[in-house]
Amino acid sequence: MSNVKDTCQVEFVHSDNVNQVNSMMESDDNLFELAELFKAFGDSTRVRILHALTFSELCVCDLAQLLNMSSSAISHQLRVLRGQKIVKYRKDGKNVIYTLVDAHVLTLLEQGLQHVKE
Amino acid sequence: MSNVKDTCQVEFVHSDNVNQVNSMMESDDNLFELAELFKAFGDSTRVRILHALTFSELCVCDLAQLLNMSSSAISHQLRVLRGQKIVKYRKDGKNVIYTLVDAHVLTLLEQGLQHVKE
DNA sequence: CCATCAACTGAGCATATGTTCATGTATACT
DNA sequence: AGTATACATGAACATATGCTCAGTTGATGG
Repeated sequence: MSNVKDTCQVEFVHSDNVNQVNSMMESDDNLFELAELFKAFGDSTRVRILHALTFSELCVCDLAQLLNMSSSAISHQLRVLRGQKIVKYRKDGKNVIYTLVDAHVLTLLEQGLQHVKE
Repeated sequence: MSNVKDTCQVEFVHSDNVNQVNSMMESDDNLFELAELFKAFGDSTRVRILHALTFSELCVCDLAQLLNMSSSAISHQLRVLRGQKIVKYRKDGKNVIYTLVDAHVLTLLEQGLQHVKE
């Protein structure tokens, strides 16, 4: 038989903690946006793009060469990164040159890499 | 007609940059793991779990109450977070109590939140 | 003006992901 | 032992995601 509620029966297990934590939590909107931000970092192609931009500004074409992928695929991913304000771009003739938005992004990448290499 | 190669025709657009960056890039393995790490942060439910654990250790039951979700759903997500060594746990009777692994995780969450609130 | 190239975009498709449901496991209590 | 509770897990299903393909836009140069 299935449970009516798949949560704890005995009121709260640690109700004091739960209530206190609940009062300190960020808004759901902020946390949703935070998840969207990390989601943008959470793809092989996109981290490789971002990691490359750590060293130098690059155009779509450069990135396609560097990652050995179609420029269409790169462009699609850059769109995601632009959407989350992780990269910015400037036009240079036919080329569009991308850079990381700010130091936050760099810090996130570095902290993440440090964690991976522990 | 479709292009034979959907990359730039004129050798490299900025071949010096591309070559130099290529030599500085982390291994694909590391970057793949980095993407997996961020992917684990990249879900509403999981960031809410992590954000909650920022304030206090909590058992599965607490988290289910706090996020108003089934303990099964929480458990599945905690599995992902354990897999990436983002949370650790200890048993306390029938309960399993979760905490963030280390300060790296906290830093990542804080940097991310700061970016979201710019 | 026309051709070429870098970049962007929408549709389509195969794969990945998150939740529910049902069941399994471990611990505590009588 | 038997029951109840907390947690974990596998299957199934609906949705999300990343790439390719085809076509479009905008800039450059003959």
